[in-house]
Amino acid sequence: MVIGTAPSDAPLRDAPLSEEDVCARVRDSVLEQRLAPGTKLTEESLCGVFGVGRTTVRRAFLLLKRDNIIELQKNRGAVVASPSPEEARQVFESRVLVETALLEATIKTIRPYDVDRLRSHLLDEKSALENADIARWIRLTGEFHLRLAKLAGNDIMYAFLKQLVFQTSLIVALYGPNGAGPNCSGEDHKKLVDALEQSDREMASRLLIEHLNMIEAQLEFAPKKPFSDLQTIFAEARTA
Amino acid sequence: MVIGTAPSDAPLRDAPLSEEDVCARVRDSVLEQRLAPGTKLTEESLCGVFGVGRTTVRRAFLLLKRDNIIELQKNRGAVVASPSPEEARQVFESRVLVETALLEATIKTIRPYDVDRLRSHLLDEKSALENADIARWIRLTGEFHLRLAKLAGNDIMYAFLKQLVFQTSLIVALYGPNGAGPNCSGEDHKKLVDALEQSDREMASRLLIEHLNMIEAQLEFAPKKPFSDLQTIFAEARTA
DNA sequence: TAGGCTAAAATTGTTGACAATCTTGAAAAA
DNA sequence: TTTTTCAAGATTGTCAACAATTTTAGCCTA
Repeated sequence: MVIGTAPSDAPLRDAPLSEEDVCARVRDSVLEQRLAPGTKLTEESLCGVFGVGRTTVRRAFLLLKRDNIIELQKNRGAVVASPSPEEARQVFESRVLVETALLEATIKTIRPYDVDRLRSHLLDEKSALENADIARWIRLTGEFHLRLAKLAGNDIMYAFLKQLVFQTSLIVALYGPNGAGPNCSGEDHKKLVDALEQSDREMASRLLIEHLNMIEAQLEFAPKKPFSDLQTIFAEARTA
Repeated sequence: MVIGTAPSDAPLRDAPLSEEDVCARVRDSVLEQRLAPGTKLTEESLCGVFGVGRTTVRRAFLLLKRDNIIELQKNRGAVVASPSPEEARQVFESRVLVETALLEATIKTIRPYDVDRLRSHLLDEKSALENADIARWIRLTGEFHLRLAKLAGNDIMYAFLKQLVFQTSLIVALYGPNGAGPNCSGEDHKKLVDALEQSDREMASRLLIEHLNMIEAQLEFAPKKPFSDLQTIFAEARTA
């Protein structure tokens, strides 16, 4: 199990890491899909990884549960959440509502500088994809939506969307197409920025909705394909 | 300080009350404006009131902080949050976005049964107001918006709006008009239900937005009136 | 009397030990 | 061989004691 970054970047003078820090690390791992839904998180292992006490991990668990990133069962610890199809539906519905609303606010106030920053982000996405750095690409893809949302200048809505983006990451990990995503949102973000630059509200809205609908449409809620299933079974048989 | 209900309704067989329970009690007190912004919440006092250990209270604090209901300062404990004017602006902006979006979803699927339930709620509001039970009336007023939102069938958005409603309660307590609220939303809710019943999307949307804007417009961010200020100062001088 | 200093009290933060529960693994029975 | 049972180990939940910090109260001085 790989959570957080290499221990080599920890040595900045005794920074005991707060529960928020632990939360952030776990969330980032989820966002980059290094932590798969269903993964068991024991208190002790996180204590070791982050160099914090059980108290801190415990508090972090409470916050992560509140954000629907993990599930806590009494006496049985924490596992990374596995959103149900219905939850997935609600997450995407929420994202459409929230992001279109924020987009309308943004399009009225957006400055050329903001557009530049978005374009610069698109370049990052592109390079990550070309370098086959999928984890990074997945993260950047999610962060694009967050950057866009931030421009609306409403911290509360921004924080809420952040939650939704993390949940989306779990959903895609669970139900997303196997071959990762190159087919998914290659040009969509770019077109959206174009529409934004031209203050084309209609177009931007439509693109955003289609983009989200596209991702949702590619989900497969059916029981996993037999191939993947067999592998899973064999893997478990080997270790059990 | 009055939090939660009388101790006489606790005796239901050893139910140790979870952190969620404690959270809910505190939130309800905020919703009914029995807990004013700025009120200090000591761990010990809450332990006593709810009959739980310090651990539970501490966890509840963490969750309440996450919901912006209290503020936690290191080594200085918890106080009921005092949203800034900017936060207030964002809360109302968020509510307009969220509630209008949910309203559009609701108006497509609402059934006569749902309308009846809303009307029944309106009667409760009315009776509370007539009986001058302001605390109850304030709570019911907030719950109306939640009931309406629940009809949209999106639990995630519902939970989010819930947060916003609690924050609104703090904002009104801080910046609201002195004479409480009879002038505020007497007929607004009723008209909104009428529009809903007639599936008049335009009208319902407009009423909702006007309703929220009205509440926001009545806020007074200016430094408190000298009268109230003097009282506060004297009160503090007496206890200090 | 006002201001500042110090010690006592109160409150919060942290840790570790212990209790409760679940999981694992092996032995015994079918 | 398969299933059941039970005990040992591992993990989580709770609590109380202790440490760190803040707040309060009294005292002294100017």
